[in-house]
Amino acid sequence: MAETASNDGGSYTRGALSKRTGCNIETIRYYESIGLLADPPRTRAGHRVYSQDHLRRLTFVRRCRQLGFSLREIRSLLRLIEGGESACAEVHALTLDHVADVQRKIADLRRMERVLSDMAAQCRQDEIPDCPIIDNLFEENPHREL
Amino acid sequence: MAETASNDGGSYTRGALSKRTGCNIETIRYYESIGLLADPPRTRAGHRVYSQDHLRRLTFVRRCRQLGFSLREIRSLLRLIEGGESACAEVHALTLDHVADVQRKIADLRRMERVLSDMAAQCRQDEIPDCPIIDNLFEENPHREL
DNA sequence: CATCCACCCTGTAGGTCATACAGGATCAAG
DNA sequence: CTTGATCCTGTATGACCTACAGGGTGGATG
Repeated sequence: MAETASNDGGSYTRGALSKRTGCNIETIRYYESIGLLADPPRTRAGHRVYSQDHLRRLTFVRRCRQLGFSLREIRSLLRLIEGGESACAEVHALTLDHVADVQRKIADLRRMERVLSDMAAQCRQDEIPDCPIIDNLFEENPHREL
Repeated sequence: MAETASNDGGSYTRGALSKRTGCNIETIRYYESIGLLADPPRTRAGHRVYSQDHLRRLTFVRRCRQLGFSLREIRSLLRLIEGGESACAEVHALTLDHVADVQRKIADLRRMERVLSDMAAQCRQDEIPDCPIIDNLFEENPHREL
């Protein structure tokens, strides 16, 4: 049976799929349990046998996760892509939405970074009783921008 | 009894504390359950009565969360701060660690943004069967930088 | 004084996104 | 045949909350 070998047109065990995709082996089972990955056929003994299609789909899911798409978003993308008509415009729109999300996150983190760096810079690190970092953290609204 | 009023030296209900700190009312109970916020005394009827100290501490926790510290990190900070000796140097170090984390996250998100934007830019949004976004997402290692 | 509604209480379930482990079966190689 | 890797299932854990059901309480109002 196909194991770790590439075996084109082939079949894979869960472990092989995990290695090929870089997806954690337990996560594959998790994705199956939430219906993100189709239940594969089994051997008589109950072992899962994955096809090239499973590999393709899991690769897609994994790639999307790396790009920060949520599982919910990935579900939408898959629905669009598998809806026969290549729903390119909708995929484009979802991608742009996601870019906007990412940009918002970047902006938030930048603000956080600035505040934290300022705090650290004010600290003289000696054992004076009032540390500016600590004082700042105890203030209710120390920085309007957060 | 003190409710929403400022009542210095005072006591607060859970709702009042929630309003003062901006922390969700259920989250306060959650923080108590995980030992992040001390169990307050109760009225005969079992209602929680928070002191100025609780307010101070929850404000601190909330502020740290806004700055992206994890609950675990907040626990460390509180332990340091309450350890009598103002452990300013340690607090400074934890803050710098955290800044580094934040900077890593920013870098990751920037890469994501770039890849996503590139993908979107290549897409002509017509119904041609092969959409560059979709194709890209199906590739196993389309961008070495991710 | 009765009433009313906002608030409080508890316990528990849900949500996201996995990861880990126990206890056992199977498989392939030596 | 034995051994070690891999597979199976079900369940628990982790971070970090949020929400809801089903009930009790408190204080202002009439």
